[in-house]
Amino acid sequence: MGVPVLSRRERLRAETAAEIKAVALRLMSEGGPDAISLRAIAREMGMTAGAIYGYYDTRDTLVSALIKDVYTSLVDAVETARDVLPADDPAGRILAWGQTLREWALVNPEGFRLIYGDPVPGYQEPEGGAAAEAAHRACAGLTGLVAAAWPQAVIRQPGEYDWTDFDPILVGLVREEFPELPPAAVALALRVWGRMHGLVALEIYGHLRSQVKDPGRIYLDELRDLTRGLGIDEKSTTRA
Amino acid sequence: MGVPVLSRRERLRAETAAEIKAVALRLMSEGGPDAISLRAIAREMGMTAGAIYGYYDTRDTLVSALIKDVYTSLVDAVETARDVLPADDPAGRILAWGQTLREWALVNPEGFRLIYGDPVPGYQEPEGGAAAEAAHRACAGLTGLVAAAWPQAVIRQPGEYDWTDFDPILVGLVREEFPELPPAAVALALRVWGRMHGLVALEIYGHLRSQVKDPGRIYLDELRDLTRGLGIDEKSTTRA
DNA sequence: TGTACATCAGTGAACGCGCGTTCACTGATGTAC
DNA sequence: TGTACATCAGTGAACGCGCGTTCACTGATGTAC
Repeated sequence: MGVPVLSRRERLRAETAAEIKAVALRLMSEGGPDAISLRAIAREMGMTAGAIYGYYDTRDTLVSALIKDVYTSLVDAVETARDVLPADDPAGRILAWGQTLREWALVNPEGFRLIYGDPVPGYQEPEGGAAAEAAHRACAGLTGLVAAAWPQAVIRQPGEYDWTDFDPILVGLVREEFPELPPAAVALALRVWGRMHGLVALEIYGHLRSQVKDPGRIYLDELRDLTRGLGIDEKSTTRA
Repeated sequence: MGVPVLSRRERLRAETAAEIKAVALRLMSEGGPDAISLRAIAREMGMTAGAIYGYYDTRDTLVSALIKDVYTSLVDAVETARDVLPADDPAGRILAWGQTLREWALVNPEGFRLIYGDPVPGYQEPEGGAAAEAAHRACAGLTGLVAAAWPQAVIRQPGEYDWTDFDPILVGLVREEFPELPPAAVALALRVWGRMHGLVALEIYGHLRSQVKDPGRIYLDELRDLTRGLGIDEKSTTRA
């Protein structure tokens, strides 16, 4: 079927474009986001800085591509972990999602910083945000987790919400998959996002470890309390 | 009493040192953390870059001083807001703390990034962390808020905790003020910190506003649910 | 009140650095006849 | 199978930039007699 037939030249081009991103990610994971410089990448690849302009119009284009890649890999990871558990184990699925988020962040701290932290020095976010698509996927995924618990959720939403309160694209994703769900469930999903993000961000940026020896236990407590608040119990498939 | 008598020279010195920090903060709030450069500060003050070395040994020394100042101003703000409400209104105090954290961050987004985000490019954290003292104060403050609710808290801690699980300095601060409190309360305080930090960080870094129109409502819902989980009710003194 | 000296804040020029980006070019790879 | 031409990936040198940091110095402010 539509498998694109690439000429030798096109194949090499695509490979080089991919290698540039790969090298950029490696440099970033070694030296922090500052290390993403066209000159450093070129040096690492044994080419000239100017040559990169054959693949990316500008440094910001490259950074946007990196953000997209990294964010996608994060969302892939948490969704995969969620899907290991059956749909009738909503607590297990939330735990898996949350734990995988933290584990991914610990393995890819610079990636986490790239997505959620200060943009690379001098980086200007393009329109719509390089991360918008992946972020919508993540929110929709969390909404799905909340949906499974919605009928019995204790923590519900004090506030009133309307579909127009949310981004249309996100609303589209959610309503397509969960037609019955009220808008307040999306608000709750964002709160769940906040709970996971908060402790992980504090840990990655070094603010938790100076207060507590094992931030992972605090985080696990938080996830457990979350499933409690959602009124769902864990099945036997627990993760320590 | 111990009012230090400064000579004219010493007074001018202290004023200049303070002005350097003030200018640095203003530049940062206008142009992001990258804008903190000795040359830019000197330019702004009508002096030479080299002159700053008469006041700070190195750029990192200056940045550390800034982090300390900014973090202290944040903790001052939330503590002041908390103390407006009486001790017998623990829910109001938590709401005040949380709301003030968010409001401070919205007014000082670059300050928030400086404290919690990526360090300024090239910045190396000194031993103990420039922010350690303020962070301990913040944690101790949150523990105080949790302490007021501890007896009736629903969300307690699933896990077992020991005093040795936490930083000794933090433990000292807490046990001095709340001798009765078990170590698990500190773990809960850290979770509370995470809940507040999560949504505020997502909002400041622009991840929430692309999903929801009014992140403040989500945040307020989260704070309200927090007081519910702590088993404390709001008195009449609510803040919208 | 006046002079001689010490202190010290700030100057200005220089150092070496790495950066993003541009551009005329070379030389290998691919295509058409 | 061989030749003539087009494509195009990558070169290397240059541009102008702002940065942190050093250092010999100037000139005003303060101090001691």
